[in-house]
Amino acid sequence: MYERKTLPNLHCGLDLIGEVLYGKWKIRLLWFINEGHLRPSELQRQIPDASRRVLNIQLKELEEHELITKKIYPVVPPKAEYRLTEFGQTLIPVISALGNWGDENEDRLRSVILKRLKSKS
Amino acid sequence: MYERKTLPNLHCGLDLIGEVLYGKWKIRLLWFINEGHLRPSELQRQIPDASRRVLNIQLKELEEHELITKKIYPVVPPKAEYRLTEFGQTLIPVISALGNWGDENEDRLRSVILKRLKSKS
DNA sequence: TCCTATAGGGATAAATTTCTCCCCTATTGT
DNA sequence: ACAATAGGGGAGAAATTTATCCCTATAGGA
Repeated sequence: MYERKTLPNLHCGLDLIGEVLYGKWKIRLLWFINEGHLRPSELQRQIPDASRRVLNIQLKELEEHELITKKIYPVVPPKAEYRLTEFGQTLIPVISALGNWGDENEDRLRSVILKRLKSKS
Repeated sequence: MYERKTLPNLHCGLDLIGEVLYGKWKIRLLWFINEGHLRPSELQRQIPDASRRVLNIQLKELEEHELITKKIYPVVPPKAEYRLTEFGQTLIPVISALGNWGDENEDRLRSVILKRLKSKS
């Protein structure tokens, strides 16, 4: 596994939340788990652009940060379920705030993002 | 300059806001500009852990995404000021929500983050 | 005269994150 | 026998982001 060479900043609230939410798919994982998509395969279907591997890794990190719990059922074929912890649930309103702002400004955002991309290519 | 090889996802609001806020220092830049630290040198002092270079690059991206504007004064020594656009101002409540959650859970966050770091080293 | 502050950019290295490919387990269905 | 499904993990490549180093220019102060 990759080992960090520099320590993260943990000064203020923004540093701290950044440390647990920074990861390409983490916010979406929390969101979909909250929506009731609990099993890894469901989450992968909800987020088809992510590789299976990275979702596992990011789920593990969310678990280590105590935002979700994982329950493994000893059955065959295997079954696992993730759920938000109480702590993780307190993040949902914050994630909603992010998503709502994005939704409310959808057209404008898409426009500026694409404009920038084109100017670089 | 680096040229993207894969396109970003722009499906939902979370994708879109992620695209404009994803960057190690962007949220803090918006925050400090909103607090009145308008000049590049002030921003660098507020965020001493960031390299000068990266702040410039991320400021440029924020500008291209129309969240901030830049005004250059043709004086010597040089002077420049950034300000939030109206669009950028609408992000402040969202950033506050992030920061507040981080502040409210400061102890717990620091604890789980450090615990995880130690277990990896 | 030399150092500092101010703003910025190019080239390149280093760090970090994400992806791809392959492998393992055991059961059910074809 | 073989594929599909479900969950997971290692190795290494590729992509992306961030950091470092060096250079431009001018004014003012020690």
